[in-house]
Amino acid sequence: MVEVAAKARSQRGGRRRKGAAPQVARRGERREAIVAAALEEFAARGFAATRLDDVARRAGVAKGTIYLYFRDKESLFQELVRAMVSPLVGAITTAPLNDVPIRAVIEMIVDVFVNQIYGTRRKDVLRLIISEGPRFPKLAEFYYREVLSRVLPVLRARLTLAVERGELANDALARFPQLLVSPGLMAIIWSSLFERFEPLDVRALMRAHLDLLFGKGSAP
Amino acid sequence: MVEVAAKARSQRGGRRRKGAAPQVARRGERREAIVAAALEEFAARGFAATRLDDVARRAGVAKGTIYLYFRDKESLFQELVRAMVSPLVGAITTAPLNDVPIRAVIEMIVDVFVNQIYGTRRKDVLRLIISEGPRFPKLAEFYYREVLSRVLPVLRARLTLAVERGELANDALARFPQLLVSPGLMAIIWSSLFERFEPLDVRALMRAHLDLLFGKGSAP
Amino acid sequence: MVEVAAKARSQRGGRRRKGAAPQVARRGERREAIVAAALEEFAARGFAATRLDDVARRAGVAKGTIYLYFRDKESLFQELVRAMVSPLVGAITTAPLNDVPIRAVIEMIVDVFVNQIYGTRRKDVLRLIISEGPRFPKLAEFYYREVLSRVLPVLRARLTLAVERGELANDALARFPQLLVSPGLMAIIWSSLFERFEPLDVRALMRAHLDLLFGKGSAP
Amino acid sequence: MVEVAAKARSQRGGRRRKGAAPQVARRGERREAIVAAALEEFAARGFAATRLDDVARRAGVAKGTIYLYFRDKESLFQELVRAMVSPLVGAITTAPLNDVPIRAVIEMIVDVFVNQIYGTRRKDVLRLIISEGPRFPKLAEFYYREVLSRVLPVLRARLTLAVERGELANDALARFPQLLVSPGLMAIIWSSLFERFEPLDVRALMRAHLDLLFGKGSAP
DNA sequence: TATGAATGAGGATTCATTCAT
DNA sequence: GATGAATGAATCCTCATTCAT
Repeated sequence: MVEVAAKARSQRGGRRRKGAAPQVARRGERREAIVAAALEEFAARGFAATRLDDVARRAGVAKGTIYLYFRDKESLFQELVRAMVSPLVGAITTAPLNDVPIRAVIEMIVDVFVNQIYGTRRKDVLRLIISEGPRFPKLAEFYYREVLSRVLPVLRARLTLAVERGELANDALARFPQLLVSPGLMAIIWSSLFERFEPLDVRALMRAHLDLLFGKGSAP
Repeated sequence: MVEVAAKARSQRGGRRRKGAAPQVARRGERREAIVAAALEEFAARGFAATRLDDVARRAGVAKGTIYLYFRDKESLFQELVRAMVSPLVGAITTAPLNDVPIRAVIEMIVDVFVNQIYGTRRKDVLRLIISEGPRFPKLAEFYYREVLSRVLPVLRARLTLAVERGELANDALARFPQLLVSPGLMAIIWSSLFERFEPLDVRALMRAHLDLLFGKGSAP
Repeated sequence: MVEVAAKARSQRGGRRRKGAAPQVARRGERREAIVAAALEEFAARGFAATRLDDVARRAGVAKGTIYLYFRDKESLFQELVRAMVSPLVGAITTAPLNDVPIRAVIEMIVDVFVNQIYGTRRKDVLRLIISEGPRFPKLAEFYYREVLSRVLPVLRARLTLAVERGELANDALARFPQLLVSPGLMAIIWSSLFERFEPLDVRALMRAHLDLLFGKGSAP
Repeated sequence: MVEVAAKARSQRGGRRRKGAAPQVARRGERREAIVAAALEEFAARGFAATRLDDVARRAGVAKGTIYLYFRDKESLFQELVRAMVSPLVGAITTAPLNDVPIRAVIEMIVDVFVNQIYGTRRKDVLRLIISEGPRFPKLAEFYYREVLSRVLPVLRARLTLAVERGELANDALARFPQLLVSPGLMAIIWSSLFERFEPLDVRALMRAHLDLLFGKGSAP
C-alpha cells in the first residue's frame, strides 16, 4: 500500500489518509498474512477451536478485516487448504515419469514428500485435511478432485507399466498406489501425536520403506 | 422487585419421562448408552462441534444425566476412548508370537486389524485419536503408554528375531514396525474421506500389502 | 449427517440495534452504564441471584458487551465495589483533624456518613460488602486495606489525643472507634430490612448518638 | 429409631425393615439434623450459593429426604431462622425489668447478647437475616414481628421510665433503643469480615459501650 | 418413610459476524 | 478499505426438585 500510495500521489497529487497504523502492503500481501496466520492457528487448535480473534491478531489485522477477504471462517479454512495444496499437483503430474526407471520415480516421490511436504507447512495442511475432512465434505472432495484423481491415475499407470516391464515383482503397488504413500501418512500422524515420546526419523523410515519395496542394497 | 428474585430462582426442577426415549435400566447400561451415543456424535462431528445435548438425546437421557457419569465433556471423550482402546491391547501382547512363522504373525495382525478394528467402532475411535490427539495431549499419552509402548516392543522383538532367523529379507520392518500398520492407517483415513468417491477394499489392500512384504504367491 | 455440523455452528453472529434501549455513546459512559446497572441489580438481588442478562438489559447493552469491560461476573462485582468505595477514603484521611475540636470532628464524620453514604448509592455498596463480603474474601480484604486500615488509625489517633486533651470523658471511643460508626451500620441494615414496618430517621438517630456521646445540649 | 423399634417390637412383635442404614432416630431428630446442617451451609455460603446436596450430606440424609420435612429450599431457610430466633424472645420480654436498675437491665441485655447470641450459632443466624433479609421479605417481616415489635416496645418503655426516674441523663436511648444494640451488630459484621485482619474483643467492645453510656467507673 | 438417580430449566460465558466510524 | 466495539445465538454445566423403588 505504501508503494501504491506513493505512486498515486505522484500521479494525481493525492493525500495519504490520516494517521494510519503501519499496514501490511498491498491487498495480496494482506490476504497472505491472514492465510498464514490462519494456518498456524488451525494447525494448532483445529477448525472449531480456532478463534478468528487470534487469527487476526497473529496476522496483524483487525478482526473485521478477515471478512473483507473471506466470506466466513469456513471459507477461510477451505481456501487456506486449497491455496496450500494446489501448487503441488502440477509438479507430479507433468513430470516425464515413463522415461525414468520406476525406482527413480518412487524415490522422487519420496523426496518430494520429505522435502516439499513433511519438511514444510504442508504437513500441517495434510493433517488438517485428515482431521477436519470428515466435517468438511467439500474439502475432502476438493482434495480428491484436485489431487488424488489426478495423481493416482498417473501413478497407477506408471506402476502398471513397471509391472509390465518387469521393473516390479508384482502388481500390488499398481493396484494400490496408496501403499506407496501410507508410510508418509504414518509419519505425519506419528509426529503430531507421539513425537515427544519417541521421535521418528522420517528419512530413515522412508528409506526402510524403499528397502521393503525394492530389497535392501538394490542399486538405486 | 427485590422480593421476587429468590423465589423465581427456586422455580427450577425436573419432571420425569416425557413419554418417549427408550429408557435404559441399570446404571451400567445407562453409562454404556451414553458412551455409545458419545462415540457416534464425536465420530460424526469431532470433539468441539459435538453438543452434549445431542449425545443425551441419542442416549435417551437428559442432559444433566451425563454429568452423573462423567465430570465433563472432556472426561466423557477421554473415557470413551480409553474404554474402547484398552480391551484390545491384551490380545496382542499375550499371543505366543515366537513359536509361529513370521508370516503367520503378520497375517494375524492384519486379521486383527481388519476384523477387530476396521470392521468395528474402534475404527472411529482410532480416527478420533488421530484427529483430536494433538488437542488432547493426555489422550495421545494414554494411547502411547497403553498401546504403542506395549505393542511396538513386542512386535519389534519378534521382527528382529525373524531377521535373525532369515524369515525376513531385511531389517526394515524390524526397525520400523510402523511400516507394518501404516496401510491400516491409510485405510481408515481413506474411508473417512474418500469412500464416497472411490471405495477402498481393505482386505484387498492388506493382501497387497502382504504381497509387497513377502512377494506375491509365497505360501502363507 | 456428518456434513451439517460445522456449517450449523457457523450460523452465529450478532446484529445491531433492535430499535430500542437508549444507546450510550463513548467507552467510558458505557462502562459506567454497566456499573450503574450492576449496582442496582446486585443491590436488589445479591451477587448470586443477579443475572447478567438483567444487568445488560438495564444498562441498555447486549449480554456480551459486559464481557468487553469486565472479565466475568465476579470482576464486575468487585470492580463496582472498588469504584464506589475508593473515592471516599481520601476525604477523611486528609482532613486536618487535630486543629478542630473533637466534637466537630465527630460531627463531620456523622455528616459525611449521612450525606455521602446513607443518602447515596454507597449505602447499597456498603450493604453489599456486609452481605457478600464473607463469600468474597478479596472484597473484605480490599475494604479493610483501602478503607479501614487507613481510616481507623487516623481516627484512633485523634480520639486518643482527645482523651489526653480532656475532650473526652473516657477512652472507650479511642479504643473502639467502631463504636462511633456502629449506629450508621445499624441505620443501613435497619433501612434495608425494616423500613417498611418502621421507618428510621437517620439524622435523628445520629443526633441521638451524639447526645449519648457528648450529653444532650452540650454546645456543638 | 433403634429404641423405638425395639419397643415397638416388644409391644406388637413387629419386624424391622430390611437392611436400613444406621439412621438418625425419631422424626424430630432428623429434622433437627437437617436444620443444623442447613445452618452451617447457609452461614458459610449464603442462601443462593448453598447446595441442598451439601446440606443433605452434612445431615447424613438423602437429598430427597429434605423434601419430606421442608417444602423447598426457601422454606428450609426460613424455618431454620425461625427456629433459631423464636426461643430467644420470651426471655427478654418476660423479665421483670422495672424492678431492676437500668444499668443492670442494660448489662443483662449485653450479657445475653454476648453469651446467647455472639457466642453461639445465633450469631450466624443474625448475619443471615442481615445478608439475606432484603431478598426474603417474609423473613424480615417475621423477625420484625416476632422479635423487634416485641422487644423494642418493652425496652423503650423501660428506657423511658429510666429517663423519668433520672437513671439516664437524656432520652437518646429511649427514643432509639437501636443505639443500645448497634455495637453488637457491628461486632457480628466485623467478625465475619475482618476477624482475620484484626480480631475484635467483643466483651471489651461491649464494656466500652457501657462506659460510653454510663461513664467509666460508675458503679454497676 | 427414605433414597438418590434422573430431570431440565437457568444462567454464565464464548465467539462468529456485523456495521458505524 | 480497515477497524474493533457490539451483538446475541449457542452451549456447557449446575442444581432444585421429582419420583420410582
